[in-house]
Amino acid sequence: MKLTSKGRYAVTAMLDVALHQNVGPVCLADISERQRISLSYLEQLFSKLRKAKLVNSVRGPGGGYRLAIAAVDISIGAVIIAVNDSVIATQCKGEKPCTPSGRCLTHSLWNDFSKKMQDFLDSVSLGELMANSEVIAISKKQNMVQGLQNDILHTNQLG
Amino acid sequence: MKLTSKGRYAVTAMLDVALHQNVGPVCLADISERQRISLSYLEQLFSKLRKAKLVNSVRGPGGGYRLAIAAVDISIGAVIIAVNDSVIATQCKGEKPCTPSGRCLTHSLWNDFSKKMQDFLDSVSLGELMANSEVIAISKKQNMVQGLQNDILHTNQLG
DNA sequence: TATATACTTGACTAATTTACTCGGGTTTGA
DNA sequence: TCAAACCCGAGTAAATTAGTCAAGTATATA
Ligand code: FES
Ligand code: FES
Repeated sequence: MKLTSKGRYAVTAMLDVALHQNVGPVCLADISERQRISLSYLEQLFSKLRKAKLVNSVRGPGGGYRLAIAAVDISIGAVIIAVNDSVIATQCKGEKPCTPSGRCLTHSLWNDFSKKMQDFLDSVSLGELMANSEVIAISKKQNMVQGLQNDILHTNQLG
Repeated sequence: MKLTSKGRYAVTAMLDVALHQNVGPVCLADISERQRISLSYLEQLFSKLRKAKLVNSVRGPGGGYRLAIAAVDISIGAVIIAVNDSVIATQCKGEKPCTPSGRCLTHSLWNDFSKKMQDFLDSVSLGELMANSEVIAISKKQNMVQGLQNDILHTNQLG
């Protein structure tokens, strides 16, 4: 299976949208700043998330992204699949068996394993994550940091 | 997490040893032929498996590898960790948090996920795999193919 | 003891995948 | 009209994985 930074970034970014969309569309620049993910990279990820109909975009100034459906209806698994295509751990990936004489010894093992992983990822929703106390605490902290940075920026601009 | 060919090969090879060690040590050349894994690569893998005390080696002609402990006591997880170091899915890998301000929003999610995966992999032993009907069938087939190939080789040598 | 078998080791390279950048768009609110 | 934001695809750099190679050592057996 592949669970890489790409999938992790996507989940983090989606969670950030979920946590901030109550005050309007969330723009990538803000996510980039709060979550320390490159803006260009976010663009790439959200392009896929939008095609997967997990977010809607609002163009123009004041625009950004909103979740396309309720946070409790978006599973982590769906987010990862949107950016990663698949989570299957067999070598043959459901295509032709990986040895000419047929399935390899461990095909069914990896198949079971893939299912378990998928089940877990499908069982956790963005909504649940939002309600997690650690997530709430970290998010608050991030908002404070961002607020401070904006203040400093503002002061500098005035000065 | 990383579940790549390396780990899959290692499990397949260990299973091959488990299935054939009843007639003496299993040499890498045979595993290579049966499982279609490069001999040099197997050497690399078994070097790690030996260091992890999952197999014992017997040098010299007629030598090869044996499981160091009973097949039912060797978990798939142990095999994968032996060749892959870890299966942890967090970005920080238990070291310093991945953002300067502390844990990222999704740290605990990936942590839970890693645990689940590890639990699954630890819950399956080589012994159980050996008893799996599909594995038995595939193994029989592989033995037949190998037998045939050896016959052809032998005939050629005589002729 | 000669020889072939088979493990042992470490360095090296090729291939693949991942992560990320860049340079141009287009849309739209103020 | 301007600037904020999304949109898109090509291209590249970095990292990881997979696999090779060469030069060993140990040992059973003839
Ligand atoms: S993993 Fe499916 S045949 Fe090998
Ligand atoms: S994954 Fe552990 S802090 Fe981000």
